[in-house]
Amino acid sequence: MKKILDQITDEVKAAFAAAGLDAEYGRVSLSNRPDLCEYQCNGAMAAAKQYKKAPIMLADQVLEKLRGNEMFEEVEAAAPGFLNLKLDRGYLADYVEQMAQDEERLGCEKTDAPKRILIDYGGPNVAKPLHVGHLRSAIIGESIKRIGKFMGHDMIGDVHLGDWGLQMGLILTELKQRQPELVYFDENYTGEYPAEAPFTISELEEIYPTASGKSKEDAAYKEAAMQATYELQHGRKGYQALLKHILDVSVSDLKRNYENLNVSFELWKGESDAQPYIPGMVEKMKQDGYAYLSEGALVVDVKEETDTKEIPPCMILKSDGASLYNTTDLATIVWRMKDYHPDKLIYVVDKRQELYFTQVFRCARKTGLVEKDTELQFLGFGTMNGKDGRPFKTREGGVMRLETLISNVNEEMYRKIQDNRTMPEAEARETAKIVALSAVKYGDLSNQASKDYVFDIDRFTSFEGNTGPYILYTIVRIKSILRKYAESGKNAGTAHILPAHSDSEKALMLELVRLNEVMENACEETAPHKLCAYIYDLANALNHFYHETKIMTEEDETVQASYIRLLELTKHTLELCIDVLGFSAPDRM
RNA sequence: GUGUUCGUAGCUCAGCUGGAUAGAGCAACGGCCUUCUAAGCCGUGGGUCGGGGGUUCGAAUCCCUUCGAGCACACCA
Repeated sequence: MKKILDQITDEVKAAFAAAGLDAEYGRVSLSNRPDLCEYQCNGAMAAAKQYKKAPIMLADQVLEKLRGNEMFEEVEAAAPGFLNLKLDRGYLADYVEQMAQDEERLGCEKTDAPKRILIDYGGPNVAKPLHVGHLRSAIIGESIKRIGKFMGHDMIGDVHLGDWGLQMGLILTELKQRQPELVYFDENYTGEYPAEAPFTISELEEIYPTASGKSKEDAAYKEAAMQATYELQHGRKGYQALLKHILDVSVSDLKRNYENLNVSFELWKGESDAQPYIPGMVEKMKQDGYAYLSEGALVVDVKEETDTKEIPPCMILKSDGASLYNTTDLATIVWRMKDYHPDKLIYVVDKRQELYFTQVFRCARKTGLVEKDTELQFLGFGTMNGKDGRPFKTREGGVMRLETLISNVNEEMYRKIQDNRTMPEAEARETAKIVALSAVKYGDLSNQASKDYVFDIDRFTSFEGNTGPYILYTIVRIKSILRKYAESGKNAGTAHILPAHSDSEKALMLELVRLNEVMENACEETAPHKLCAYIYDLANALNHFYHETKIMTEEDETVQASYIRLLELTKHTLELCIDVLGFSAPDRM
């Protein structure tokens, strides 16, 4: 469906043209003075200079052309030159009705320029449990992927595992010390390696920190780890077999954890998948004359004239010839382009990496790793802070595991549910989980991604105010009344949504019709927080309407059926939005 | 030092492609349940939008400057 703002704008533009003015001045926006009007046009003021007339006179001229227009209930010109518009209730109800009939998409058109977008988020390390630092990337990335998908883009999420480098060598070294008899360490072994991993996930999670600690104190140990890393990277069979075990064990655990967050990935590629592409890539960069030696390291210049600051060159190989983060990320771009030819790559990573990604992007572009029109977007997110405004830590000052954080929120939510209602134990637990996830995700997504934010468990789990639980509560309220209506043996079926009977009903409709506009905008600007702001407004409008309108006791069944359909649409709209935000609502709470 | 992001109510945040009286929530205070979930709704108080200058008919929004905070600045990822 054409966005309602566009429909109104078209009408006002036509009026500007009919009044002999440039139609471009007819742009309409949502009113910032809801007490005066619903939509406004400020074009007359902007046009005043060009036509050398007082803005109010121009506004009056346009007003004449809009008079009697069926789209509007009321049109007026206000000093110094605003055009204030109120929408006709019949027109509005028709629009809402059309939305309701489009059960799949609620009036949201898919993009007319679908793209293939590969989105890089998650970024967990294998052999290390997810911690709170991984939360934002997962939540934001998942939501952006879902929004894009809904808008008709071909979205591919890649978890981009940290499965390369010294950390793997450390694990190998520690494992060798503990179980030297394993065939993986026998260089002369030529048979098949066992299918079963010689460790469990919890052993793995303990091995890594132990090894890391030892390497800091014991130089020989560290040397061994570096040697193991080198041998792994240069094809030692037993080590590669172990790497596969580490990956398998770790990935299945990661999948379980991400599932609990309602986060999933199309691709489970890692840094190791990029390694085969490094030699060729480096060679080509040299041949093409982009890469040169500087202070012993192989680098590519990426500075540009417009820079306000010297951008250091992008390092491709360290002076000892080893690859590094940049190398891997660039080589990752190579296979992503080769295997998936995305139109766009989005990186959802900590904003502190911005300069680094600027280098990588420029290098990729300059050396022809991506095509000219391939978009590269850095979507940096801010730090999750504790109530003290400092980066979120456990009480002891350590990094909190993601599982711990989630279960804390689950507990808190369970407690609150028990405080207020009584429901069977199992249902209360399940409901607590659903609501807790909404608390965490909404708490995160309702902030602008790029900003730091304070993770406040008490605030996020509150049912009051701008929180996930409040949104869910609103949905549950609607579900409850729809249930009652169905139990009374009635069925609204395809009854028409009638023009609003009250201001609160009209206000609700006016919120509903914004959906396609907001969704499209959130997609274009990769800004889930705009969807959060929208559903908060919508939930408020619903609760206001709900409070004023007695639906079950409405005697006129046509009117009642109209209300019911409006409620259904509101429910669908809220559910659609929370779905693309990455959470869901229970039936009761 | 250079660059960059930010500074809006006591707290947490919107608003920033310039528009009318700067908005929410929490916290404080006051109303509304024999009636669809009161986990709700309605209302009151609370702000020189860090300071200063400029552009403009019009600035929280754009530009400059200044103060303050965070972050980043090639062989970590």
